[in-house]
Amino acid sequence: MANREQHSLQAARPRRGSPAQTRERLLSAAAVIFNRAGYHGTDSNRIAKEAGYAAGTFYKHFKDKREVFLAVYETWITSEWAAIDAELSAGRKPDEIARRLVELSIDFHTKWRGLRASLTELVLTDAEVRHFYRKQRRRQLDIIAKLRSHLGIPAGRREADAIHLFTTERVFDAIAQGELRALGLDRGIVVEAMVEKVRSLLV
Amino acid sequence: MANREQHSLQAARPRRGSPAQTRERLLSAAAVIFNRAGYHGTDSNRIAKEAGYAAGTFYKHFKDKREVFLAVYETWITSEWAAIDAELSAGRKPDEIARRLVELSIDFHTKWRGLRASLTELVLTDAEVRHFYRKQRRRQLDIIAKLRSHLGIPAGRREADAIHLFTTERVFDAIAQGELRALGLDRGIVVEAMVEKVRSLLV
Amino acid sequence: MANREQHSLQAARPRRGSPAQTRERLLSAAAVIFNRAGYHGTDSNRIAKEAGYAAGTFYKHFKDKREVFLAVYETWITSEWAAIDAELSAGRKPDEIARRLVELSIDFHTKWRGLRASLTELVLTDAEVRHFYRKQRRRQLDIIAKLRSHLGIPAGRREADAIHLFTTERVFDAIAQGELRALGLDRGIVVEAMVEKVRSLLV
Amino acid sequence: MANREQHSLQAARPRRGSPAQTRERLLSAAAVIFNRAGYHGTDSNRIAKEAGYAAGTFYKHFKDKREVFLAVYETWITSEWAAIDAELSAGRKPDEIARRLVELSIDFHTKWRGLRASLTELVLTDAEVRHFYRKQRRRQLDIIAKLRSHLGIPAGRREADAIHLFTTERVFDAIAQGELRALGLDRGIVVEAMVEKVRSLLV
DNA sequence: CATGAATGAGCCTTCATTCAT
DNA sequence: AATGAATGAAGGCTCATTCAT
Repeated sequence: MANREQHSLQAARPRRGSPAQTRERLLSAAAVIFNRAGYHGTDSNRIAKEAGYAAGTFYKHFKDKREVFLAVYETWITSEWAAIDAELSAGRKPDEIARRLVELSIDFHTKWRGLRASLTELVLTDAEVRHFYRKQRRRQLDIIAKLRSHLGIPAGRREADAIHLFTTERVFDAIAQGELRALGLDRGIVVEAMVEKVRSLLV
Repeated sequence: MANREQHSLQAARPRRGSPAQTRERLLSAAAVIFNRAGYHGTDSNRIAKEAGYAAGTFYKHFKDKREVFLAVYETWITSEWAAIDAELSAGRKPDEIARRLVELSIDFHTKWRGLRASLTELVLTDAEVRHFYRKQRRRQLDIIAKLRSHLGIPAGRREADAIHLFTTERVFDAIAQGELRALGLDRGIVVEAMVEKVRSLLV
Repeated sequence: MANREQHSLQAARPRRGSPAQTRERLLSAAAVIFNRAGYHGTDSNRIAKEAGYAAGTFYKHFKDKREVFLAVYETWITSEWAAIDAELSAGRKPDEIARRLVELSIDFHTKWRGLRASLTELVLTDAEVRHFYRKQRRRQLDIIAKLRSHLGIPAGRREADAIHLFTTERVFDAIAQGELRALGLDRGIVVEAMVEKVRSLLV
Repeated sequence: MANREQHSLQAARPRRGSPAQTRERLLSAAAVIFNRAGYHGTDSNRIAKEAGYAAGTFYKHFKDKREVFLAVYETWITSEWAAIDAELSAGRKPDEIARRLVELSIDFHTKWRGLRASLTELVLTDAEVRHFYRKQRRRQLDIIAKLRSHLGIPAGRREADAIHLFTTERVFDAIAQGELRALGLDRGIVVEAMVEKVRSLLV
């Protein structure tokens, strides 16, 4: 209802775009709202409206609310992994890589903090979300293992990797959710500690 | 549904115990349901019913659903801190203390996993829950600092303590939520690592 | 919103009546609307409103729309059987009984024509309705058999009874739905034929 | 979902047959679905899809859902009457004709049971369907009358014919809908009774 | 203090129908 | 003639909360 101007450069303004475009718009709107209001605070009609569509359109592209949630979730994970991968392949030195990975992760955790905040309850509550969540986690561990063997670093225990992931993830969440500031803690110090932690994984 | 006759024999006497007792029962019922179904999966009428009261009674003791949540939350934190305090005062050796603290924490995280799972979303979504949550966190850090000065250990940085808390908390959650098993990880190894982490804080 | 006057004689006008009363009112409203608009043309919110209640009240008394439908259905069948039973016990002569039974049945089929009209589709479509429907039909056949043995009439074949039921039922429906008039047929002649049919069952 | 490539080879040619063919396919698909799921259980988009067309195509050939229903209805009646007519013209003996007519009718009622199941509600609910329905019924009575005069049989009362129709129709429905089996009744006996009924009309 | 019937806003989802291409 | 994305009204149902008794 408010943001129509963006399309003004398009020829004849394709009111009915390609399904992929529509899906994309719905996905973006969903991401924004989920991140603002959490899963339960988000209503499916609102997603559609905010994306510029009628209520029914939503259900032409997603089976139900959970499905968008998972799709948004996947978008986030995919993009984060891609960014990490790009960073790792850029041929920088471990110190530099570690620092950039931490920054990157904090950005992602900040951008997706609302989604992440809803995730835990849904993982407990919803079998399908749980399934999906665990699958991602497994893949994450696999990737770390592969990465390490790729770097020629002796294989650490998968348990240690998991602990590493849990730690950084939780700390990044704390930063993203504003916990650090609320506690009067120095963000720089915490970030530095995380950089060190990540660096230790790379050498 | 079967034992209704007793009422008629008790005529005009307070049907059940004191208001405090009623509140207690509602709180217990709420804890159970929150932990089974999460915040959004919990129906306030059901809390009352499960506690043995009528729907309206619930709202005589709590302003709204959030208020019980916070009350239950407080119950949990209070009991956990009491248990930790008792453990610390029992005069055991650091190694033993660390191990027992970890076991204790895992028990608590397991017992309260539903509540914990909902917490993150509510902290994001609800200003009052956020406020309460942060207050607890601050107190937690204060206690650790005090504990350390009490033990004669040089004051570590508050940032390090926070990271420590985030780490153990997240790992205990993972154990409590069954993530470890789902990932095929060895619980013993993880627990041992946590014991070591806690121990290092005590010496 | 319109019919509040009826309660004016009640002391203090019990706005919240007994559950049985509420259920009764909902049931009555449902019967009226089902009979006017059919099952699919009836909306559950409307039933509540028409009965003088809010939307949610409906669902405190019935699990879902199908459940009211079945409850109304049962009300109808119960009252019809009671009426038939009363007629049979009144000690009249077979000729008189037959005539009165036919009149009675036509009245019922007229009063419940909307419900009956929806029944067939629901029996096809909805397993639970089908189950309920068949149970009633079986009872109906049992009652006829019992009645005959009671009257000392040699047991006819159950198949013949079923055909009898199907026939009269269909003809009464035709009368109730106005088919006879639409076809320009003489209602008296048809009724007479049915009276004869029923009479032949009783002697 | 697999054979998409062929389109590109056919370039600019009418993708599928003539409009009449399209209509025919839509009609067939509609018949199948109506008979499986009843009128209200049938989704107009699904009709199109099942027929191999897009949703919009449906509305190019039918004004609305009711219109297909009526078209399908007409298809059924026309084919049934044609079959009956063929049977009557085959020059068989009355006994044989009666038996074959009954079998034929049972087949039709079985094939069209979903449509028939929805009919009653629609006749009540929808003026246009009601109109169409009554027209068919009138024609049916006319045909019977004509048939009888053709056979040289003295004209029975139109009322008796109607009762005859109602009876057989209802019994055939019961057979088609599986009521007989559900009631544990012997189909053979019932069929025989109907044969006898029909035969009595022919002599 | 407790009851529990009632409320009613609101959410998720469906589906007949339209229309620009 | 066919497409199929989009529409949007509407309907079933839930649940936190109120209030008269």
